[in-house]
Amino acid sequence: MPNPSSDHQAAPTHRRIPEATVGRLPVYQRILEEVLRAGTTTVSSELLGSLARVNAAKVRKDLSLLGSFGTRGAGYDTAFLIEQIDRELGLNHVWPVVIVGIGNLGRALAHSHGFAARGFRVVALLDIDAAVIGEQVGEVVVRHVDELTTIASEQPLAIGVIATPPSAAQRVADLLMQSGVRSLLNFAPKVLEVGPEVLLRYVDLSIELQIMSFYQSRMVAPGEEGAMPVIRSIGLSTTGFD
Amino acid sequence: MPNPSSDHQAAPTHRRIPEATVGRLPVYQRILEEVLRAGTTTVSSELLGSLARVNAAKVRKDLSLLGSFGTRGAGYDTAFLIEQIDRELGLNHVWPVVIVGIGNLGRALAHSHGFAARGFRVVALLDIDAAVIGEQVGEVVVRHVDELTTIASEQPLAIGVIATPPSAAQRVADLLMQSGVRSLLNFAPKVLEVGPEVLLRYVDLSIELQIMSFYQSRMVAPGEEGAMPVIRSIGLSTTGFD
DNA sequence: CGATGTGAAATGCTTCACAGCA
DNA sequence: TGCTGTGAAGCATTTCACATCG
Repeated sequence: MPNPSSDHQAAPTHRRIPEATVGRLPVYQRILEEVLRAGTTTVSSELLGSLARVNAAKVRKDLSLLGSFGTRGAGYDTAFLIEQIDRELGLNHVWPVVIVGIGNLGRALAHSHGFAARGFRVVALLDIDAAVIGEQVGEVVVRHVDELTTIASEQPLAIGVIATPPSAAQRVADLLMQSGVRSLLNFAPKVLEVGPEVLLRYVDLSIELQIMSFYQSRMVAPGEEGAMPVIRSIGLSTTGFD
Repeated sequence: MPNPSSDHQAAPTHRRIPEATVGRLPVYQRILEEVLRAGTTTVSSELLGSLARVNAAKVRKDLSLLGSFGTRGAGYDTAFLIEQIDRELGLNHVWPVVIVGIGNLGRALAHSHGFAARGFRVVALLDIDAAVIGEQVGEVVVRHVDELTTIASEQPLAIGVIATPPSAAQRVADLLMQSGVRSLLNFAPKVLEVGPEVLLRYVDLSIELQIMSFYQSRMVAPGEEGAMPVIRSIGLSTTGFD
């Protein structure tokens, strides 16, 4: 059983973590939380790897970038490792989030359980539809988009989530940027134009389906060189775009 | 102006397309659709690249993997290029989709407009809540999960979307796999265990936020070696997990 | 003995730079 | 002339293999 408090090297401040690794850290974290909840206090790179569908050596290399947190012969202390990943991902801060567009998707996001647990505080919900404004969703009351400037002046907003119809998405993005929001998560099926100083991440549900259909069409087609019988698993990552 | 019908080399069947490229193709496709709708019938790799936030050379290399579809001196014919990408992604087929879990997220997905346009046909909506069963969402009536076997025997189901609470997710995944579904898109915040023959893709909204907060914390922290002032943009990709 | 941590090799991806064509 | 298509170089990531240590 490893002992978190005695050995374990302190994490060097701000080593350069490869993007590919950053993309996997939240996945490890989620798995570790489940594993811990199940009562397993120590995990090996092998176990973690098989749950994440990742080569064990890759897991070890990823984790070694955060510091030497494992115990040879035993593995990693689950709870301790979660803490280290939290710290690395900046989840010891509180990140105020604003969601714009309170339709089905916006509601699903607002209700999302994991948010609060991970330090994301939904501080504002915005829409333009009078039928929704004033409604309480979770802890927060929906307000009109025009109030964004006021809200932003009262408190900093770290992340803006765009869950509007595509026709409104660019306008909302502009508005958020004007209000000082520097990270946008866009769920609208719309290509946004934002400055290079804005961190933009795009989650499009039909894109996910398209990628799956691509791999599936390769699976069923007994193609050329020995066929490609099996695609094992595709996960999330941050690479691919610079 | 390029002429789609005359020159343009036919696409070789089943070249090996890098995963990273596959991840970008749907993005190009969405951009091209918007560009075409705006009336631009020819695009350069430069334009496409700037909209996708991707190096122009990368765009050219990506597209050249599908075949020689550009016209030197002019660029790519927008409509023709869309067709080629569609074909490559297998979007000339119809992909029957089943959505399990008709809460806010399930509804948002069921209503998703782009689905039908891209050959994804939502053929079944399933839940276990009597209050929802029988309700018509879009074109389809919600049925009980127990009917899955019957539905699957009447028609093939290509892709299963899991939009249930996490506690039900593994059970639903097992059920879908038993019914012959070989591709799962999981929105539940739950680590699924599925066989290696199943294509599994995991979209977790708090993971997206975690990654953004990581980069944001690096942006504001004027760290070591010359600081990292700006993260340009992060997009979707398929790499990072094998 | 069993599992980590890590150089070094192998692989994959991106970018450059420019020949070649419309 | 302008923009594509592509070898080749450069860079990043993954995987291997094993020394190391609890």
